[in-house]
Amino acid sequence: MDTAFQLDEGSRASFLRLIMQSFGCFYICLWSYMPPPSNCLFFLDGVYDEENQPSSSSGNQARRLFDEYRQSIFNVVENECVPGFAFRNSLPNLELQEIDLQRLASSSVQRQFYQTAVFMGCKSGEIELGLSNVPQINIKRELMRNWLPEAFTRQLSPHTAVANRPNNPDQQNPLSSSSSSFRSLSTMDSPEYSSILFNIPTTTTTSHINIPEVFTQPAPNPLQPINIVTSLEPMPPLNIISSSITSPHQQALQAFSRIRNTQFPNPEIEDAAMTRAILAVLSASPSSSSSHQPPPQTNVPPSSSTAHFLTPKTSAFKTYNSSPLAPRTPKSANVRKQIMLKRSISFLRSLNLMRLREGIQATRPTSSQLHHMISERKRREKLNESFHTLKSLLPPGTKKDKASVLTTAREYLISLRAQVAELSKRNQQLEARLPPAAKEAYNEEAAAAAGSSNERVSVTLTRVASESTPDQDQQIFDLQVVLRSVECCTEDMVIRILEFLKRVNNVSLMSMEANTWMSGSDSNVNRVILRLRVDQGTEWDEAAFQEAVRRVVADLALNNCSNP
Amino acid sequence: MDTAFQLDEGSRASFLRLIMQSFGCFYICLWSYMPPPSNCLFFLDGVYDEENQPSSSSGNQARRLFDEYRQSIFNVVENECVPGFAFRNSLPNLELQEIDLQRLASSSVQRQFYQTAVFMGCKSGEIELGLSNVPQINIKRELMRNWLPEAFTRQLSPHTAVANRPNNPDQQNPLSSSSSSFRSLSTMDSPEYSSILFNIPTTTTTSHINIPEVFTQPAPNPLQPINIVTSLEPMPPLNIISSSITSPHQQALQAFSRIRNTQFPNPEIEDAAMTRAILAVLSASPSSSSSHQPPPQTNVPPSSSTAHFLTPKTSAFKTYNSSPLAPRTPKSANVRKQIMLKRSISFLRSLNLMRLREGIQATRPTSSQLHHMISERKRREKLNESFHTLKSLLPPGTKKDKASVLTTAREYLISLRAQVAELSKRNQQLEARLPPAAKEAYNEEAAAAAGSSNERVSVTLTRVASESTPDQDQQIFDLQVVLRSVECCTEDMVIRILEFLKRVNNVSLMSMEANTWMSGSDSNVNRVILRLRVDQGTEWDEAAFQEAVRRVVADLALNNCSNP
DNA sequence: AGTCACACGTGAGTC
DNA sequence: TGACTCACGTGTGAC
Repeated sequence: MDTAFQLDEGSRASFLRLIMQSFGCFYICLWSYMPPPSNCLFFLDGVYDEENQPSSSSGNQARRLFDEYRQSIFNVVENECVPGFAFRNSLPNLELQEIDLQRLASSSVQRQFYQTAVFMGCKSGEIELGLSNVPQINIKRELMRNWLPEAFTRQLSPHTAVANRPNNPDQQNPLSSSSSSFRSLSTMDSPEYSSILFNIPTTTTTSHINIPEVFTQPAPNPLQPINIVTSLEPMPPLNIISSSITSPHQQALQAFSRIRNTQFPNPEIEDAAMTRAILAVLSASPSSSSSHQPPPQTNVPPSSSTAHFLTPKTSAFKTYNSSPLAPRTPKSANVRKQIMLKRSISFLRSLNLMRLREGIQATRPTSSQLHHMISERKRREKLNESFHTLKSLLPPGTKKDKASVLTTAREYLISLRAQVAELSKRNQQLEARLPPAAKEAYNEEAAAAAGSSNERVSVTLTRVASESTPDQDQQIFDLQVVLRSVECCTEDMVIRILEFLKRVNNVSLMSMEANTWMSGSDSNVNRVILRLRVDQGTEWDEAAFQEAVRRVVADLALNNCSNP
Repeated sequence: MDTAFQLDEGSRASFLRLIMQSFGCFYICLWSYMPPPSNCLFFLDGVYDEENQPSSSSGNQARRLFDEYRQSIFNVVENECVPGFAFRNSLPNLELQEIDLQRLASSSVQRQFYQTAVFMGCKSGEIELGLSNVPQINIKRELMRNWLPEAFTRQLSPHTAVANRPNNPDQQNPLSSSSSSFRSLSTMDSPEYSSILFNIPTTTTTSHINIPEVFTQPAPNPLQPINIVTSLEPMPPLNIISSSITSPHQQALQAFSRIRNTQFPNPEIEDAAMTRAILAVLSASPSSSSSHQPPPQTNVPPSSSTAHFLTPKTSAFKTYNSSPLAPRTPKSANVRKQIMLKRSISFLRSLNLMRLREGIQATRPTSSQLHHMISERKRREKLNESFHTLKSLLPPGTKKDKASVLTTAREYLISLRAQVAELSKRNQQLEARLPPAAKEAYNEEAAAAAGSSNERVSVTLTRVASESTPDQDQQIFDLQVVLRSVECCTEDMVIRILEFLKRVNNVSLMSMEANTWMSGSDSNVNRVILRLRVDQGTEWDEAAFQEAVRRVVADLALNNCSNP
């Protein structure tokens, strides 16, 4: 872990961010050890995840505490304090829960700030990973962000993957721009795909804390005066472990073979063991994948992703392959180890490529999932639009709640229909007694209103003067329905109307009459007059009621009496 | 990768499944090399993901092809064929796209079966990973399944994490049961939490192909007569690389320091470099995390997750720490390496623990997320209920589409309001010219006729003198039905009678009237008079007709208007 | 803290 | 096969 302290600022920032994303912690502190006479830990570097906070309200508070915390300096002489405990006792991985942290904290800032922390002591100092106590921290997004890094626009050849690429300063990855979360996209509409950019799994808005330049120099390691080799000259990988008894790869094999006879009855243990096995395989490669050195010309296989075909006859493998029983000369052992090394490197590289491929496949959802996504977004937008327009029609004061919109729309609709019914009935009643010339005028007017007109359905609703029921919440209506030029029988019409009336809650039938007569050539006219008592506890919409009846009868005429 | 060939069947199955899940491939084949005179590759083992198919329709077909493919035997002598190319040329990672696979295939089954494959050649044979060309393969689920393994119910101490645990056969993971997806939960309501079980992310139904027992033995490696060490005796980790110039950890440091001065202008390269760095750190541990050997008593720190405090004064670290400038004696170097080793191991273990922790946090949604889930479900259910009730109020024939419901509700509301406006206007106009008229001797005469009878149902059928229709085969009847002392509403009675009349063939309704009035205490009287035209072509039994009507009405009265 | 409401992306079904 | 709809689980903000 000391390497983290040796990196330059940019690399360390990236490294810390990667670590943070990998472990899901929301802050990292690099406490660097300053040798005597200071003999203390100071904040070398760190990252702080502002997004991944337990609660957004206290985010600023926590951030302020962190800023205060990171400016602290901790004496290493004190044995029982954090940070410093892991460093002093050389504990490479010390995880402390809140209760222990409270005990070991030396300042009130720490006590307010600490939740759960992992202290990794090393020679250069101590690395502190801050974990949140709140379990519903955004683990999933962390996972996705962790394992779905930026999309690779090109495939890595082994050379380019290992060597340092020249800078492409203008090639900015759009995904790396941090964006704040937003609630709705409905406001921004015109460019369809532009809004997508805001919704790609956002990288965390990690605020990298810059410290003064003098501190960015690698801190001298008090415990290890031998400096880290930073030369760029290549180091032959064959000599690394040439005189060791077993190569790391063989060790991996042995580690594997040690567990090969074990059955794993439990999925948990099985997975754990398999993870260990994978890690054993991984660890068989002694970090040569990061080597600067260009690979040997004839021995390193080409990139697997592009399927280059190296001339196989001249490879070392070919020679080895043709003499399987060759004695284990040092050269052969070297070649063997080199082969293993290459394989390990290649495995690592393939692992990397796989992950990158997965990342590509997940972040680039093939533009079909992207279409799906934006169409779904459009659909939601449309639906919300409809909701809003519907709510705008509702009486004011209704909650903009979606369910409330629906229910009040329902009630309002019912009330409107009741109003319609009431109004039309009252109309009819008024019309009925307007001329004292008896029923003739009644029918005439009805016929004139609807009969002579070419529409086949006429519904009139008139209110009856309710001297018999003087209470205000009950009123009497006459509903007249005329249906002409249809071979529909009267029974169906009456049944439909009555069934509709049953569905209307606050309307009850007092009396009715119906008749049928021939009119003209072959069309008969059905007329029904119903006297209704309307309970006006809720508002009663005559027009709505009349329209509903009209629809019922029209639907009946349209269906042509096809109901059983 | 040869280790995969050395595992026993159960471990290998788990290993292959893990590999498959990690890489998102949908099949894996282990092609084992059989030494001369056979000199060929045969199918040692493999897994095939039946779920993760590009299209479910062709899944069986692909599975059949795979079954045929895996029974093939491939000669290694041929240079340009797959599988075998990677093995022969010792290519540790050869990825071939479909076009190359088609060229290198030697059988038609392969040509039909191949999509994209990665061939990893090793001494024991070749490992083939089948990747799908279809990019919308379920990467996300693979990811989740990969990094969220079964929940660990207990924390791992360093000893238990390394050693093989005894079996717990009854500890089955409930999540491992596959379940088919379903569309709606609204139909199953009563046990709230029971339905949750059906919605847990399903594990893939990976079918492990069993092969005959004789094949499960590790194939002899023709290229490496020195067998893999399978002894269980511990190997002191300190001696592994004791005589090498640089330890793997130092190599990692060097690798790190080689890239420490490089700026990463591009996030892609940055991430790649950081991943390499992480892997370099990882690879610094020579696979000792899988070691059987119990750790040294005083040197290995305890598990980090439970924050045990080892007595730090007696640790080797303490000694080293107190003498920072100690000369680098061999013992000191050993200690240093041991320290590094321990740190690396601990780092690995912490990585493991982190992943497990993440897995726990994600698979156990803390029962708060569960509450959230079901409350959200309830909310959706309620909202859909409101949608349905709103649609039921809308004129029939509207689409049950959600957006259509909203829009037609809007239109209907608008039309209803227009009707209300129009009707009220007309009403005002009518009320302006209202004469003080009064009448309504509407139903006085009817009360006397049947009101005195004490039976609840009275049906009378009287023939009307048919001077208007003098033909013999049509006669006119008046059917009067009186239903009293029942809270049944008139609508139901009329509906029943009319539906009955519709069922009678030779009777058609000419006209009718109905009314209801109060009689006595709380029983109301419903009276219906229907004028019927009876076609007497067939025999017409007045008494039977009357009795049938009576039964219909009596049945209605008995059912007490319980029909909807 | 806890409840509620909403939007999001995604898998699946339907036409 | 593609366009469309829906339900689901989840993240997140507001009260």
